[in-house]
Amino acid sequence: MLKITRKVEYALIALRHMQQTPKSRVSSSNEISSKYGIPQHLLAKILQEMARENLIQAIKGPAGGYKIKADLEQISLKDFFEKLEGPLGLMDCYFNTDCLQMKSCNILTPIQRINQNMRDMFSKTTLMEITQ
Amino acid sequence: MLKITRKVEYALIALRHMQQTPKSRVSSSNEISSKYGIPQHLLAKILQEMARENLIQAIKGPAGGYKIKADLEQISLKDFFEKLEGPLGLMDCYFNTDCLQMKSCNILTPIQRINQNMRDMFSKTTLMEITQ
DNA sequence: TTATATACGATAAATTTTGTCGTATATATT
DNA sequence: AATATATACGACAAAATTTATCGTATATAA
Repeated sequence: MLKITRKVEYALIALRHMQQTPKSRVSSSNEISSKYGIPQHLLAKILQEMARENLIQAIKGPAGGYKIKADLEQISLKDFFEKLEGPLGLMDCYFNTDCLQMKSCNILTPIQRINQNMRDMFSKTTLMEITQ
Repeated sequence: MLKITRKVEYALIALRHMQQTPKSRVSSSNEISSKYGIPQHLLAKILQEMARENLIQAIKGPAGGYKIKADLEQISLKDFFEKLEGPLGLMDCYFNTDCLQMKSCNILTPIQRINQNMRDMFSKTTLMEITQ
């Protein structure tokens, strides 16, 4: 409960790795996966997704790889999580209004308050703070 | 990702239900499960666990049920979550030190900072605030 | 032309969550 | 004392989600 996924974990590790390599160099999925013990194909897909989201830039071909593209100071952890995992909420009913128990549910309002607290918390932290 | 479980959700619903019934009355698992559309056996087990944790008191026999036992103002959401789901952390390595990648992991420190923020947040909210 | 790296959909394995079942025990009511 | 109702609890099964693998296509530097 209340765990981040390995997907997000691997994405953060990769991001920090890129952040720590000179701007002139690129990092390949192979380089990162072997250094941190991450399944290569899995990491590759995650990097591709981050590239689609314009967080990183892909360079194809031999000696290719990825480098950071976005300004990590401008992206909150909440935005990052939502780019990779979709809407961020303690319960699905925060976004999805098709819960059959909606009418009888007696904790909807309080939970949404907590939910908002959590979202605020992750909104206040930037990706840069994690990866620098 | 970052969701509470149905187990916790059901526990909160039950707790609020009891909070809203007169102190002289008890609430049976059957009463609560039918009112909110919760699988009865599942709810029963959750109520039993809450009773073991001294959050509620069980009264056996016909016309039995449960009533609130603990002072909900004194119990944080973090404590509540940990009573039902065990240690609260974004990643297992917050508690578990047997991760093989521990040495090479480059996000351990930043994640633990965020982790602490999350725990603080749930420590500041009491069960009463959810159920009242 | 070749070797290396990204792109991406399909599928499988593993794990976690969610729900069910059977049986035992306690107790108020009759 | 018998009965009906409710809690107690372990074992097991189903479902959902997460994690990982595979195959094939495409781009490009050397």
